[in-house]
Formats: sequence, C-alpha cells, structure tokens
Amino acid sequence: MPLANRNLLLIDVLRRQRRPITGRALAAEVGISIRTLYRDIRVLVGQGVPIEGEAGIGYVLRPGFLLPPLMFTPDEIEALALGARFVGEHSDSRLTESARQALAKILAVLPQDTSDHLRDLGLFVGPVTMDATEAAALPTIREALRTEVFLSFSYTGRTGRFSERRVKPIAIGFFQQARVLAAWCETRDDIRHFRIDRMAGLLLSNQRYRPARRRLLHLWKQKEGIPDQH
Amino acid sequence: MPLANRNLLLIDVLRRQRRPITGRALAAEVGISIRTLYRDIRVLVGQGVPIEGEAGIGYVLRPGFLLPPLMFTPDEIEALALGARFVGEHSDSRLTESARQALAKILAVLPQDTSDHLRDLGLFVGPVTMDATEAAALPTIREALRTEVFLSFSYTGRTGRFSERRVKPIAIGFFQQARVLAAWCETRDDIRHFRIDRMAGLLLSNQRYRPARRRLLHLWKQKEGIPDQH
DNA sequence: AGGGCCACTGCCAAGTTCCGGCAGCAGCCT
DNA sequence: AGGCTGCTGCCGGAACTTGGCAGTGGCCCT
Repeated sequence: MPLANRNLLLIDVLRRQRRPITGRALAAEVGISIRTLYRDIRVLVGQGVPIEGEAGIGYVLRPGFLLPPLMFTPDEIEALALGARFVGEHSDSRLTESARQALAKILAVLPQDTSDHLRDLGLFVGPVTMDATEAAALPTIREALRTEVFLSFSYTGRTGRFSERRVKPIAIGFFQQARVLAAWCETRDDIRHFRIDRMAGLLLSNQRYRPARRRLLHLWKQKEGIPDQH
Repeated sequence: MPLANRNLLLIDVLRRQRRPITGRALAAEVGISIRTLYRDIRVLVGQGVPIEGEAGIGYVLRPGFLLPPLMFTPDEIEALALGARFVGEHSDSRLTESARQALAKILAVLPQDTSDHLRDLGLFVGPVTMDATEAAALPTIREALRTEVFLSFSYTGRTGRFSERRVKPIAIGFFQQARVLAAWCETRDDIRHFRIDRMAGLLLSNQRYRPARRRLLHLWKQKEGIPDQH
C-alpha cells in the first residue's frame, strides 16, 4: 500500500472513533505493526494533523480533513481568495475566521511570487451593513442548522406586525439587502422566510426536530425553484 | 531528499520556464538521473499535474500549483464552500467556473459523508442583479488588472453626465448594489471610482501603464483607509 | 505506592522499494 | 535520413521501510 493511502486510511479510522482508540487496535485496523504505527503518527503530526496521544488512554483526532496533494489553476486560487473575502464581509466572525485561516493555509504553501500576487489581488468586497444583533444571531442559527434543533424568536414583519415564532431552520440565504432564514414555521404550518435583522430574542432549543433538515431542504429548493448545486 | 519535496521542486522549475525544457536539463537542475525524472513525471501526471512532454521538444507545465497535503477543519471547508457560492453569484462566468472547479476538486477527495453534508449545506447566496453588459465587462476589466494595461470607456455619471475616460485600473470592489472599478483617471489626474454598470464601449489597450498597479493599489488603500488583508 | 496498560524511541536484521545505467522503441524537427 | 528527444523494461546496487525487541515514562485504578 502506498504510504499516502495508508495515511488517509489512518485518519479515516481515527475520524470515525467516538472515543480514544489504542495504538494496538489502530494498527490492527490498518494492518501494520505497532512500531510502524508510531512512525506514521509521527509523520502525520509533523504534517500538522491534530492527533493527540496519551499513555494509558489512546489516540484522538481533532475534527478535520487531510486533503491529498491537489492541483489548482491560478484562476481557481483567485476564486478561492475572492470567496474568502466575500465570506469575510458577509458572515459572522466565526465563519470569517475560518475563511481567513483556510486561505492562510493555502497561501503558506504557494510559491512566494504567487502568494505575493494574491496579496495584491485587485478584487475587493465592500463592507456589508449588518448590526451587532444580526452578527450575533448568525452563529446561533448556523448551530441550529447543524444540530437540527428548533429555534424560537419574536418577529417584526414588513408591516410592523409582531409575532412569536417557533421554527425548524432549513437554510440561510445571503441576499444583497439582508440575510434571510428559510424555516418551517409551526405557527403557519408551512415554509416561511424571515429576515434575520427583524428577529429578536433568539432561543436555541435542545429539542431535535423531524423530519431531517435534508428533507426540508429538498422541499424548500423545489418550492423556490433552486437547482441542485455542486 | 523526500519525494514530496522533490516533486514540488520539479514543478517549481517547470513553472519558471518560458519555453519547453528537455528532460536532461530538468534532471540536472533537480539533481537526479534522467531515468528517475521519467519516473517522477509519471507519478506527477498520475496525480493530475498537467505536464506535457513531446519527443524532440521537451516538457511544458500548464499554469497551476500543486498544493501539498493540507489539513482543514470542518468550519474551514464550510467557509470555502460558502465563498465559492458567493463568487458564483457575484462574479463573471469565468471566475464562477473556476470557483466551481476548485470546490469540486476539494469535494472529490473528502470522505463521502462529508461531501454529502456539504451538498446539504444550509448556506445559500441569493441572486445578484447584474446585466449582461456588466457581466461581459468583468473578465475584460480583470484582464486589464492582471496585465496592467490602460482601459478606455464612456461613462455616464450619477447626474447623467456623459464623459470619455482613459484609466489605469487598480481594483474591483464588489458592493451590495454594484461592482465598482477603482482606477487612476487620466482626465481627472487622480483616483476615481466608476460603477461598472455605467460603463460603455469598454476598450482594452495593449499599452502597459506605469507605475505598477501594486503601487497604485497601495495608494488607493491608503486613501480609502483599507487595511492590508490576509 | 504498585501494577497494568498505554504512548514513545532507539536499534538491528530482513524485506521492500528506489535509483542509475543500459538497451531499445517511437516521435519531432531540420 | 540523422540527431535529438520522450518513454519503458530490466537489473544490480543503494537506500529506505518494516517488525520485533528492549527500555523509558505517563495515566488510571486499586
């Protein structure tokens, strides 16, 4: 087995563990000796893979993915850089930070003249008007999307009408004027859209909703006429 | 020398050639035998590196970069994916296609459950109003930025005032309402901003301007109070 | 504290892979 | 056609990897 494939297999096995796994078990899973496993772990850690191992406990991998060597064209790198700038202006601070870090990782391994060129990239993203409440709401809503739990909030509609809502969040839409949450609304018993800047008193519940968000997403995309992307 | 480092060096040497380079010269540059070079080329081509070799001519590398194995967190992958969606909605078809291809390359090597998860990513970018003229202008302007040549166009200002302009393009700003070109204007002898949707008769010259765009960019950023990014 | 389990490192012989030289084939250019 | 070039298979020697062993040190439980 090529070493690179073994590395990916190692990481994949680690990724699937719910608790620490011993070196002996991991080596058996991959089909190598314990001595070779120690060597492999050492190489991976040297590559920046966040594997933690403690005597008497075993190995744990922090969430993440090792991408194998990939070839990108200059235009593709440029598109990724511009994309990171868009995320940086339009999203919450956590996603912004993630975009910055991802781009920094790519820049760090590019040839010097190319990363210099990207620093002088002539494509900028203008500032987006988003108040602090909305910026604070975005990570909460993203968390609800990820964990598929109910969200509650009070909503001021277009006409100024005030209402309390309990919803199953489906998606966030980033529009030119506003960020919008698409959700299944229990009050209206149908899919509704809510401008995030008109939400207040956002509450994340710990109750998981059914059906799965994936199902609701499919429904929403059909209803909105949104084609399946990538 | 580790094989991965040698591969990167090989690509770097190839990248710097202006015309085809023979295998013999390339091998000498890297410090390996011709037989080993043939083996390395074979491995790189197998990894998708676009190296072309023809008997009697030599080797040519199509523009691009081989990124070594990189570790990304789930949030970083999510940020890259959202960024690609932003570029897809806000930019010209060429940059859009590059964003799509870059993301597809990343998705292709992620574990299946993760690329599935990204397909169901609940972050969408709403459509942006951009007419066909503007969409057609963007690649031209990007080309002018890249090659640092003059641009000519007729411009209809805010008040309806019509004027002919010859400019040194500095940067494109993607705002919520419009795409804006920041450029040194020869008519006004200063930096000016032009909404791209108000430009007509765009003409790309083949005359290179001085000072270098990098210098103008620095000036513009100072003037606009834009901090150095990433 | 002691014992068992665990991660980790150095060492060495055996096994595996890589390297360079050679021969031969085929393509391109003059 | 001839010279130069890319490409592949083969083989012996060089370099690297592997697994077993011994020893060190940390963590957890009794």
